[in-house]
Amino acid sequence: MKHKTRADNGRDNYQMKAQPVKLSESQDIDKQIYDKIYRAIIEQRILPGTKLGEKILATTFGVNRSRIRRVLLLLSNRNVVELRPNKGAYVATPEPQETRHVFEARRSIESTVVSRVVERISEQDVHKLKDIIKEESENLRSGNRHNAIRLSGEFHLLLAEIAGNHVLHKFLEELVSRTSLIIGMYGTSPILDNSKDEHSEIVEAIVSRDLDQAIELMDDHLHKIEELLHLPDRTKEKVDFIKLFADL
Amino acid sequence: MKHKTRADNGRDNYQMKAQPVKLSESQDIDKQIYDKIYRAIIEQRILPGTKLGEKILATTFGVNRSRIRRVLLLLSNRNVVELRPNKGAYVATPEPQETRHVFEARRSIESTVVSRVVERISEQDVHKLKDIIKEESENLRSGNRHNAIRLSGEFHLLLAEIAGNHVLHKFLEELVSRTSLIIGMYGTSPILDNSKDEHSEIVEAIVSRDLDQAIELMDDHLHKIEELLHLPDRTKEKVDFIKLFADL
DNA sequence: AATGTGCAAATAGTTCACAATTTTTTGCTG
DNA sequence: CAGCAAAAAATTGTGAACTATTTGCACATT
Repeated sequence: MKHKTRADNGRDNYQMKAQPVKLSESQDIDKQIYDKIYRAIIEQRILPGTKLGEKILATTFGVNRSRIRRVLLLLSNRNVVELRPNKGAYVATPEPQETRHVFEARRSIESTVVSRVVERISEQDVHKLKDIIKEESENLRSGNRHNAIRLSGEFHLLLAEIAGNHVLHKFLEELVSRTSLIIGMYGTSPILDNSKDEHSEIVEAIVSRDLDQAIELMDDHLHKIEELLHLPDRTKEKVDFIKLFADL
Repeated sequence: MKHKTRADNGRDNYQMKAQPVKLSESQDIDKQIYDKIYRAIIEQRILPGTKLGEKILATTFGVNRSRIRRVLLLLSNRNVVELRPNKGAYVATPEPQETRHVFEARRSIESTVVSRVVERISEQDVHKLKDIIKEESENLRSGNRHNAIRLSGEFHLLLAEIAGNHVLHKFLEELVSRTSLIIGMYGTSPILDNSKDEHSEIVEAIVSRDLDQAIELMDDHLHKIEELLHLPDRTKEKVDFIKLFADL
């Protein structure tokens, strides 16, 4: 496979986390709450479909209900939470259909990410990647599933950070969290076990500057996860009449 | 160039706009206001940096201020609007730096989009694409810049719709709108003129099922736009010391 | 037993007044 | 009249009260 190099030269000295955007104090509180709920969801401490009542959240975080509403609105805007009008907020329950789209998008974005990473990666970056993989397998061994899930996502996000493209990083953030939800709903046990080894192989290919190999490994990795999902058989599915006749 | 075909077989019968998610009435109002502001911005009727006061917007749309706040929050979440704490909402002013990231992301996503389009495109789709291109050149000829800008974006979004991947479509929506802002700030006149011809060529390549050619044309098209931008030379820029030392 | 009805409680959604902050205006001084 | 400070006005941000909708439950009906 050939890879374009045009305009790939101008490696800017932009550092991913160089400019910590100054937040007002209240925005900061919002972000903290957002992150806590977000993490709880992607670590699968709260399962897909769970209702996120406004009042209970408001009291647990010791804030006003309107703050919670704002956070839930943003979470729904990122497809982590589903907002049903007059019913409340629920942890998103991705449709099987959605899976293909999410994974196709991931392959598209992550192959670009890998290209940039091969160009830009530093010694220090390699260490960080290996640290995550190590933590991943440790948590897996000790049976700490929550952390293992989060770390396997963070591996991919760290790659995007190394790639140095904010936009791709933000998109991937959304895709990784949706993947967590998908795995939470349709995942099978081997997914996490395989991941750590496949992550290692990807890093090796990157370190040896073998772009084609790195891209292919990443592609295979994402394909394998998708294939290991146990998507429900639509023919055996119960028909949801309400949805079916909603707009007929 | 070789192109993977694995897992590309399972063409689902999912139609992009098949399930219009039922919105409650108030969500509907929100969406209308959102779209109006959004359109005004990407059509460059409101220029980057313009303040979007809550009160004035509330009165113009005849709604409560809180509704406007909610809409502005969502617009800021999509990088169309910048929310400065205690200062208000402003039409986003993309940094030159951001440009590279946006275009790289577009190339990444749109090459995948083109792949899928080549596989899935129908007669009817071709007509729709050609219609947009025709409208594009008509509006360009008659000097209606606002419409031309919008249509040149809609060409790309229609491709993503044909590709049938919701996720990629939504991402591209954000990227197209950010591109509009970038062109609004740093654009030069030939950009729009070139676009319509390049769009035609892309469609031709797609129709003749020449994937490699189609991808290359799309890639070149996006590269050309990026190159035609007049990004300010940062070394000649005046330093804004006040901003620079604001939090040091 | 299954379905229907009405009421009460719970929850989501909206509104509005007030607090906090920024911006503009005013008035003073050298 | 430039520069500054205080006052006034305007704007954003917050929270609590109010309204609307949904849900749960008891009881009635077939």
